[in-house]
Order: sequence, then C-alpha cells, then structure tokens
Amino acid sequence: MKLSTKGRYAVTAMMDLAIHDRDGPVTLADISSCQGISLSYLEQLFARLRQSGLVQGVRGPGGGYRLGKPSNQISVADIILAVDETIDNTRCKGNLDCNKGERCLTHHLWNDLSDRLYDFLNDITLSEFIKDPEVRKISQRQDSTASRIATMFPPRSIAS
Amino acid sequence: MKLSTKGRYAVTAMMDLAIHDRDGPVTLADISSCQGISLSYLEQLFARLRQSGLVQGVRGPGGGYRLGKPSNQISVADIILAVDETIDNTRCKGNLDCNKGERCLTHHLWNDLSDRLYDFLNDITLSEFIKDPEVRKISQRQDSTASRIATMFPPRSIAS
DNA sequence: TATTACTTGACTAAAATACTAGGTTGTTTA
DNA sequence: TAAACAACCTAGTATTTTAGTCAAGTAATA
Repeated sequence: MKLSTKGRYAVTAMMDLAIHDRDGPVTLADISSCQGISLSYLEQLFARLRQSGLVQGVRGPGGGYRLGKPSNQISVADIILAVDETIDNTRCKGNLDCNKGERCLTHHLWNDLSDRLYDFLNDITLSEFIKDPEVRKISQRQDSTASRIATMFPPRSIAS
Repeated sequence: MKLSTKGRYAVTAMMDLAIHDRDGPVTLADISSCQGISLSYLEQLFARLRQSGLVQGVRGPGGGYRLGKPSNQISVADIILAVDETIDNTRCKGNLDCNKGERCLTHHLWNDLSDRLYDFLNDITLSEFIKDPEVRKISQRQDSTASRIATMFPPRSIAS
C-alpha cells in the first residue's frame, strides 16, 4: 500500500466522476482544467483505471469517462492499487528468511499494519463522498435545471 | 499524509527500537544490517526522528538509539509525519478558490479522507506491536537469560 | 465527413529516494 | 590517556519515480 500524489490524483478524479455520474460521461479535458492536472497524465492514469474496470470510456462527441461499477462498489483502495502498482515491500518477499533463517519480525509487523490500512481504505467507497453535505448542496442546485439541458451541458467547474 | 518506502523504513526501524527498548540502546549499524537499509540513510531518518523527540541518541560504546517516549505515546502517524514532510496537497492551500471562486469540492473531499487516514494511523501506537504473539514469543525467550548479560549483548538479529 | 475524444508509445525535466564518503564529537573502557 | 565506538553532521551522487509533453494514431457520431 502506497499513498502518493499520483494516487491522490486518481482518487479525486474518480470523486469527480462519481459526483457527475448521472450527468453523463465526464471528459478528461474537464478534469484537467478543473483539477489542474495535465491531460496526458490523466490519460495515463485512466488507462490503468479502465484496465481495472473502475471506469468505462465513451467515445465520440459527448463522450468521456463514467464509472465502471456502481459507486458503492468502488473503494479508495481499489483506485490506489490500480494506479500505484504495489511495491514489493520486503526483499524476502514473504519468505520471511531475510535474516539467516530467522523470521523477520518487523516485516511481519509491517505487513500486519499494511493489511489493516488496506482494510480501512477498502471500506471507504466513492458513494460515501456523494453523501457529503457540500456535494448534496450542489446536486440539489442541478436538480432545478431541466435534466435534458443538464445532460447536454453537464455542470462542471464544481471540482477543482 | 503520504505513505512511501521512506515512511516504511522509519516505522519498521521504530518497531525494532520498541521491541528492544528494555535491552538498552539499539545501534543503527544493527538496524542497517538486519533490515538491509544503508547506515547513512538511517542516520538521516533518525536525525528527523530525533528532532521530533521520537528517539533519543546515546553516544559512545554501548550507545545507540532508544525511544524518546513510552511506546504507547508514539503513533505510526507521528513517525511518518516526522520523516515524510507533509506535501501541500492542493494548489489553493485551503483557500478553496482554485476554480474561479467556486469552492473546490474534490479537494474538500480529499482532505476529509486524508484526515480520516491520519486519525486511523494516529490510533495505532508502537505498543500494539509489542503485544503481537510473535514478538511475545521471542521476548519470553529473552527472559530466560540473565538480564545483565542481555544488556551487555542485546539479542538482535530478530528483526530483518 | 468533420469533429470530438480516446489510445498508444516514446520521450523528458524535475523531484524524491537511496546511498556514499568523509568527516566531528562525545563516551566508555582498557 | 588512548583506542574503540557510535552518534552526529555535511556534501555530493546515482537511481528511480513522478509528472508532464509530443505526436501519430483509432473509434464513434453528429
């Protein structure tokens, strides 16, 4: 389990998708301008997210990306693992024999901790963020507009 | 909150100290050979840990490092923050104005998540790891030896 | 068919990471 | 007192990762 800027980019971009899920696909160009991440870099991240089935690309005009599964089935851990390929965190690779046959205790303890961290992040799904009061407020605002127009001109510039 | 190899090195090294706390100071040379981290790199990490008061250096022969506080007062979050200086995770720096005056929603959501992660890691202290059954087993083994001798020849080569 | 958007790959600058080498300072022990 | 020891300090370096760019595609649709 690793947590870096890269993972954060992926998570916030996915939050964006989750928030606008029912407004149709979100283009990477939008996310790029809103969150200040370069378009090509986002493309690299989304290639991985797509391979993991977390997002679905929609081509052609009006296209973009949408979630690959319901938001309550996508955890933060899923997203991070998709973009931040796991580092092999020990040199003995689970053989526990890196010290002359003795069991490597601290590696064992670290794995324990890492597992707990994973479970923690795996319990947090994107659907939770949609429930955030700030998000609800803006979603409400959208409801007042005709949904047809909203689909044609998805109200972005919310996240940044 | 950032989680990298650097942070892992620091945490496992601190686990080492916690396990051997009552056996007297642990030298960086020991940790270096056991955990396969270069001595000078460890020195850099421990310089930060010392500045944060998490460890205490003991000079001279028989010296080394010991915990700066009781193990139940040192959390994993403390250790990671000490070595992995926090990255400012948004460009608007909490002003929430990075998108033409609109509130940047995803940054807000990310901060929420980051806070929860911090709380999680801040609740896990080094004392928990000493309670691990694997650790207890080895501690017991040590108890059978005269404590005086154990102090002179700290039983290392346990962690690696 | 023109437009819009995704796909792929190669490439680069900058930052973080991990390490090296060379010291000094203070403590203990012989 | 001198040798051994280990923390402590500084500066430099190599490697890896990160973040981003450029360019030439492919696919879908209005």
